[in-house]
Amino acid sequence: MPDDDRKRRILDAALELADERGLAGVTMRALAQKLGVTAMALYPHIGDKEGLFDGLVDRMLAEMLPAVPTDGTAEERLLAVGRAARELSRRHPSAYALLLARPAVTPDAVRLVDAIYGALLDLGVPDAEVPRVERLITTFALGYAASEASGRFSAGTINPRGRRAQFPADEVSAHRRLSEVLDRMPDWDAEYEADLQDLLLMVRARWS
Amino acid sequence: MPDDDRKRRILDAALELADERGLAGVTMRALAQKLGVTAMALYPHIGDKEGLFDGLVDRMLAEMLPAVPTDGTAEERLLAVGRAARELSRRHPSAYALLLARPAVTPDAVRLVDAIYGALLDLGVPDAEVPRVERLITTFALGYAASEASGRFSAGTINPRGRRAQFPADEVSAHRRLSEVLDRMPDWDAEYEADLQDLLLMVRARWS
DNA sequence: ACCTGAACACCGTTCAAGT
DNA sequence: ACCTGAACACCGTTCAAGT
Repeated sequence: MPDDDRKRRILDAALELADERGLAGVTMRALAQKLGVTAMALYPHIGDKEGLFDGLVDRMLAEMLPAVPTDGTAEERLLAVGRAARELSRRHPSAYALLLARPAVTPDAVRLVDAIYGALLDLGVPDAEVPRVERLITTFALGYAASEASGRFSAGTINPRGRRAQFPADEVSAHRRLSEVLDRMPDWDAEYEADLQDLLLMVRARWS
Repeated sequence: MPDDDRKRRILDAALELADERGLAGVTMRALAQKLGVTAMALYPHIGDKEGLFDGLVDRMLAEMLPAVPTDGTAEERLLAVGRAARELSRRHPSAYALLLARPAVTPDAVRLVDAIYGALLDLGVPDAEVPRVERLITTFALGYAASEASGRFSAGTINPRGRRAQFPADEVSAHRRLSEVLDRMPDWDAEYEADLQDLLLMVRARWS
């Protein structure tokens, strides 16, 4: 099918555009220009703009899939998926938000979920609980990477001391107690690894 | 300060507009019309459209804060915050996505985080780990509610059987093994409660 | 001090027309 | 079968002008 090829080239260009100029920079006109065509020529291939964004979700999941190993222990495979999710957000920080905003139904999406199901089954999670735990873990992984990419976590860089100072002494007492910790800049790589380990520990503590 | 009042009325109207017509329906012109004024009259109060969206994040967190208890056990307080996060997404499904997309630096945001810090400290989480665990839990809670609101979880309602059928017999084996479970429609309320319980178990298993 | 009208440079999308 | 040009109904935002 040659039209699938055309669609894939459009999605590649759209992802590149998102990487260069942000998601707001992905306009039909700018995308068309990048491909040397008019905006209206895109519609037969991708549908409307919602269709384009759905396509970007599929495109990103497809890019993630090769990083998912088929051998190794269940824990190693689960860690690999978690790391791949975050690495994807590093390559496509702007488009990444789409992953939390719309369902993915592509064959590659099913393969990705299947790899996680398989690892959870191997870890001893009962059949009835596997889909729930898969959603728990992927929600965390996507949410964490999206939060990093969007800047949700970096509000603290605007001077945590100043933030505490605007409160009377009897408020935000936990912030006061943690002041030394909060003045340190977190190591996000290490934090994400620790989170994945804690989630694995949760699975082990519950079912093995 | 009477200008803060004007700003709050604008944000209330913007949130209402998002609830009624989705986030894409929140245009400066539509918002102005709802307030009986021209679009240009909004700018002195809210800055540009990014400022409006930042304001919506603050507005939503402020709405959530009263649901956070100051007494009860640490576990009860943590569960209450988790439930409040999801209830907020039920009231404002469209605007909710903003919570994962931008930092919150408002006093109410700090108060909210402080309640979680306090509960985690009471649960025995060491000082150095509290901010990390807070980010882990809130990332999950916001991500879960956002996923529900956006439809990310409901791809399976489009007939899971058909989704499995498009693969050859040797692929997606975990999906095949779980076919009975996957054909059942999840109870999202129960699932979210179970997730919160598992995260609490993780904290307990690790530090008490 | 606060709001308005007109204007600018964009959007997504439609549709008839071209090849 | 695939693409284009022109057009429509919108956007966010600026800025001089009004009161």
